[in-house]
Amino acid sequence: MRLTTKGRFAVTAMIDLALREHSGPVALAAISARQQISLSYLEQLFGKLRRHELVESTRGPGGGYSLGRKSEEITVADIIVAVDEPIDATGCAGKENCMGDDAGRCMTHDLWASLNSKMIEFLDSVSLKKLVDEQIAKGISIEEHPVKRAISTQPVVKPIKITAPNSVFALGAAFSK
Amino acid sequence: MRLTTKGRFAVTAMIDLALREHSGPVALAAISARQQISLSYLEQLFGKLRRHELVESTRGPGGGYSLGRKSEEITVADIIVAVDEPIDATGCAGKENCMGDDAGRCMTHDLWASLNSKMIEFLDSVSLKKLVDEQIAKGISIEEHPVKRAISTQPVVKPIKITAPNSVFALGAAFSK
DNA sequence: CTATACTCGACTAAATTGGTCGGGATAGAA
DNA sequence: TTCTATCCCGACCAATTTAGTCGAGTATAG
Repeated sequence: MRLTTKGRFAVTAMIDLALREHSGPVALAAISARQQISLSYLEQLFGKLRRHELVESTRGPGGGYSLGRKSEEITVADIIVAVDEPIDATGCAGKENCMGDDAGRCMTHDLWASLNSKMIEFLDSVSLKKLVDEQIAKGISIEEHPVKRAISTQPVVKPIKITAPNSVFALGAAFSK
Repeated sequence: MRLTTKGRFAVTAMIDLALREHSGPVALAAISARQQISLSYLEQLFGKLRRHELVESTRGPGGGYSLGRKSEEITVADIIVAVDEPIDATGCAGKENCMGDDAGRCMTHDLWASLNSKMIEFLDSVSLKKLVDEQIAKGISIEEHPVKRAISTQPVVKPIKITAPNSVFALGAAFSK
């Protein structure tokens, strides 16, 4: 389980998709514009998401992507696993740490496996629906085209002042790049 | 918060250290041998761990590293953050997703920040002591020198450069669900 | 003095990240 | 039919990170 910006891009895109798929397929170009993620990169990510059946595609004009199953049945873990292609566990967590022969065998494996499974368990407990609901609760506007030249209509709900810069992010913010 | 093999190496090494520091400083060479992690790489990791005051060093013969504070006061999050040097959060979680100007501002930021803080919260709830106790419960032997049957003669098993598609995070066990 | 062990900086091969580019395949609409 | 929006696919690429190597230096126990 890797937790990188790649997975974050995917989760972000999936939320964007879930937020607007009620009115038909959502084109990658639209997600790209809204979330500022390169279209080509999105294509790669969605190729994987589709192969994992998390999304379905509709080709041609008016086409785009829609969720492969209900948002409450898609977890963050599903998304991250799909794009990160972890695949096999070549022996012992990828690295032949397990001596496999005598005493002290595989300490690393057992150890990390349990830690890892807890992580998965947690990520698996967060559904896409939950994240989407959180966004809606925060007053996210689901405009068709948030294109900047949306001139006339300007009172677009001043977006929730970020409440208290959670100190936790001192660390969290750390992610990045 | 990145969760990669780098962090795993660090956590593994810290557990190894915590398991045997009761009898004085533990040399990196010993950890290297037991955990099969390159000595030079360990040096880099411990340099960071030391700068973050998670460990203390003792030079000279008989020297090595010891924990900077009690194992119950060191969390997995501390370790991972220390070696991953996340550094600044260039604006919005590393990526200028926040348009910062008009509507729809920063959906990604809020969203990922909350997801992220949960991750940190979790990793922060697992102390090094807890992991160590788990290992002890599993009957890990804390031999001084787990030298494989030190039959001095044999010229050390060729490490077999497994070009290991590192990173891997098995996730095999992960699918418990 | 010497062997042990940490410290530090420079360098590197391979992999991953985050793209770009160009050509197809499909399908709705004019 | 043709135009065009869209997904689909593979090749390629620059920058960064990973996981290491190497060599020189410092501190210290014996």
